[in-house]
Amino acid sequence: MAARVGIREVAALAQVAQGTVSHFINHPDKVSAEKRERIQRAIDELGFVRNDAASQLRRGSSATIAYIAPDISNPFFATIAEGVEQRAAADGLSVFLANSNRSREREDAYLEMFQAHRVRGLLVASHGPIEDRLAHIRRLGTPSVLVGQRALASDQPSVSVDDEMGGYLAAKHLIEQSARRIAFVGGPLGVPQISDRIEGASRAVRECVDATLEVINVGSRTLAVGREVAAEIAKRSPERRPEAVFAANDLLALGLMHGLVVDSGLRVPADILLVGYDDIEFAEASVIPLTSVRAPHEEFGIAAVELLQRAIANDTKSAKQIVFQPKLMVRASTLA
Amino acid sequence: MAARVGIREVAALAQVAQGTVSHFINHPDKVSAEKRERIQRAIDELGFVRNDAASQLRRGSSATIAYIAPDISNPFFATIAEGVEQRAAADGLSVFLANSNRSREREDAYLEMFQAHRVRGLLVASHGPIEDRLAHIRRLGTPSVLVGQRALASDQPSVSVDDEMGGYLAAKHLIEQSARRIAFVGGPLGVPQISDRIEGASRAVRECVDATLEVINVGSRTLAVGREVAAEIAKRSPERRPEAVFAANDLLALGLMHGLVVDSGLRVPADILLVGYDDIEFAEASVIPLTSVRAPHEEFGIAAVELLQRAIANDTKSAKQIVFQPKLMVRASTLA
DNA sequence: TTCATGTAATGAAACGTGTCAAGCTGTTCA
DNA sequence: TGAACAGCTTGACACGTTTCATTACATGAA
Repeated sequence: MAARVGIREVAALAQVAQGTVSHFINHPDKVSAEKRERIQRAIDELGFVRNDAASQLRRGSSATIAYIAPDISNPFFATIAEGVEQRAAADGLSVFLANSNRSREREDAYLEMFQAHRVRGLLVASHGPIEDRLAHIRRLGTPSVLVGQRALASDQPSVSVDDEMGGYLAAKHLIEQSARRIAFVGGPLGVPQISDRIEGASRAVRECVDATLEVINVGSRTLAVGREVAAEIAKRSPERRPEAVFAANDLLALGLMHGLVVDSGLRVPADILLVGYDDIEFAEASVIPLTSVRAPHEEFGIAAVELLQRAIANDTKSAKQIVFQPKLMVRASTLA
Repeated sequence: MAARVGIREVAALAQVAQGTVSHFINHPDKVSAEKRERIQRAIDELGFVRNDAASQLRRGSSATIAYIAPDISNPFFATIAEGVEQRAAADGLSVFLANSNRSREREDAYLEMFQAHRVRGLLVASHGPIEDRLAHIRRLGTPSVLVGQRALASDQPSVSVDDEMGGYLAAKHLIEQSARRIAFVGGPLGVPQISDRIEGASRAVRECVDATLEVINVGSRTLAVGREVAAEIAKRSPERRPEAVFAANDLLALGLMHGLVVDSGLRVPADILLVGYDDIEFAEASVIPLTSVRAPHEEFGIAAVELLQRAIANDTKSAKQIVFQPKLMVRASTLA
């Protein structure tokens, strides 16, 4: 391992002052061609890599933002991350991805860590209430954008989808396909994204006299859980079995589909209609293409970064809450 | 926004020396209970958050590692990431996730950035040749573990799957299911992971006199590409159409399945057998469960972190290359 | 020639923390 | 009683970079 080499060593070898080397790194055009060459050669020879810690310490800020996702193995968050990265790169910002794995502890640890890193701003996708912590962090100087749920506080920027409308569209569609006994599968109920979807679905159900909505509460929204719920549903007698299932996200929905069709021999859509949420790529790619409520993906990430930029520039005022309108992608899983 | 507050301000408010505050943060047991309380109160009151840049600058290293993935929206890499995070957290390390998006430029940028960050070590999953760059970086003091492809250099640690064996198992199985015209869909051919799989498949095919292997080369391994290739295959006359397709990963395979079954009305497995690779969760969860070559997921990430720890500790010597043996998960897509 | 102007290069100061040798206080042992 | 010692505490310094006021030098105008 080479002895640690800094700007000083480079300067010595190139026979210039350290200030000049710094200039070379940050404003190459301010340095004469001759010294540029000498310095470059010295850097190559010594294998110099600038020390970010020192650099940041001096400048005070860090040209990076962070994106904290609750579950990186859900493709929905992964595609948002791609939008974020792409948009941030255009502004010369680097992105730290973090996966809180639905653990509040991990989430807190990351928030703290990124604050300590003096990150320019935070993008936080979270279940559960987090606005208070974000407000606190903002007061200490780090702005943030809440991703995926609409902020309640007027000075907290957020990018979200109109989940009430999403829920309404899904249930409305099921009713139009003549389903009456409808089940919503999702949870925990405390998560705003979930309760909004239920709210919207309820509204659609109320508009139809003989439609009913059963809520099947689950602890997490994964393929495996969907499969378990499917087994439970399949066990019921046909007259107690829902005619249609609206799942809180596509992972649940695809798990349900697998459970119903493969494990229990029911037919989708012939026996049960099925709607998902998020419209991840796997929804359309399923052998029985899944009807799903489409939230924008990349644009979501892009909008979040742009909002964060505004928050960084404006410091405090004029927070904006963007709410995307969802769109129902109708596919085979609900076309009886 | 609060004026910037450092250890000094905290010390002043708590009426102690800055050195004591530093001790409080790093070795709380070395500080008397009374001052601990005073300092804690001052920290809360001022909203002090330690400046990581200064801290790192002083200590010289950074309690973080980085994991660079080629494509975070492929669930395979996402689940590896989870294993990595989990294992690293157990050692008190934080993980920076980065998504190179299959772009060599982005990959280079991240490598440079993490070096500048004085990260403890790098986990790099990459297509294409990268060992030279890693060797260079290692010489400058940052160890790394190559993830997903076996290192050629004996001093480069790596964690990989025996892809030749994986390819062999897949093709062998197809032949045992009486397929003879077999197609491999994947690419680019320059990627070692891909060529190894082809190599293994070829070996299996050579063991059977009348079996043939056609290689359908594609630029990237996504759902969309799989669907396109399916359309092309479906257009062929039945006697020119492969009886079985071995896809280089599950994304391709699921795209193929969708294209064959949904777009073109062929039946899997009745008309065409289909095998994937990686065994992501969606493979089993498919309505037609996908036979797939299973590489370990979380354990993969865990092993990578452990190897990296050794590399960090031992500095240079005794690099180890771990090669996992793949396992064929036989499911409906190949059971005619 | 002198003066004004502009461009390159310089070197010292400062960023906020961790470390370390030294200091202080009170206790124990000979 | 004095010395040795332990446990906290202190304050100065170093980490490697950026910044900025200055200097050095060249060019063109008066």
